[in-house]
Amino acid sequence: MSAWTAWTPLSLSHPFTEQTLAETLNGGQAFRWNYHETESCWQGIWDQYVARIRFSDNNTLLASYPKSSPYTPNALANYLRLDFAWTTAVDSLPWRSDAHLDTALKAFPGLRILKQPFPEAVLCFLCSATKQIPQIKVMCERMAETLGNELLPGIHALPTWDQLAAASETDLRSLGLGFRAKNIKKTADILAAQPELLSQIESAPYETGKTQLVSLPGIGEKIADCALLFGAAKLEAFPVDTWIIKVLEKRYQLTGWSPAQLSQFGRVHYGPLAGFAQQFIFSYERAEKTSNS
DNA sequence: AGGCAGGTGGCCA
DNA sequence: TGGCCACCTGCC
Repeated sequence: MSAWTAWTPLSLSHPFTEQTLAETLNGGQAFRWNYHETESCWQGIWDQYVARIRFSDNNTLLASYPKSSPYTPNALANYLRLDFAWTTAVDSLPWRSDAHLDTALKAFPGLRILKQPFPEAVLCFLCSATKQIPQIKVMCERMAETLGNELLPGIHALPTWDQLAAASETDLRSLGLGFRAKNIKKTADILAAQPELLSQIESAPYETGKTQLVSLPGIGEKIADCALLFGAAKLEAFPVDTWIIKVLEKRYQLTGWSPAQLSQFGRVHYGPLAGFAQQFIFSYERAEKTSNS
């Protein structure tokens, strides 16, 4: 008898394509989804949950859950933000006056921003400094295996910040975190001393939360914006990374602009859902590079 | 073999 | 503010 439930349909008012689902789950927002060739599905881990997702033949999205974890369907619906008005959000972006944005929106129909657990988003993006997605995933996987709770045989949650605080910097370095280990350890110690801090930041307005986040060791503007966008549903957060700098130079002729100026441009040009728009142009550029290499 | 990768913080003009 | 550099590690 299988430990997983039967495949059940997810109610999607704003459908994915197969490529967009892959981009959403494994395109640099989240680092804990893997495609299982044998099961032909995506398997992901967040909080204390595990779920599987795949398309059916008639192009509806199906999910399956461990039978031992009855609340997972609700948690997945929240994680994927099934209730959010994504179609309206896309329409509100300035695609009518921005041909490049229009192209990117059409290239990834259904792309959405996940609502990851905020503490996990902070941790994952602390690992992201000068690393590519596959390597960030390896770091997260090693932290989970070594320090996190085992949810199913061989499947581990990311460590909580308390669990991280209990580890030494040397322990963390041994997981291949490199210079990020020091930042993670120092941040873990601060968060252990202020147990309410992350939930306060998550529920604060964007600007307030960002100011508090960048005061933590190893968290600058970019990582703060990623954590707020992908872990706190602050869709106005506009991460300025090396990719976006290149995109804005190449597609908008903003050569020589500083990151602060580009951040300002993003907020003004794309509007209150600037981070949502950012994800489309980021994905578009990444896909183009992948297809060229 | 050496440079670079979804950055940050420190130091100096 | 703006530029430069060290910082771990692994992959091209």
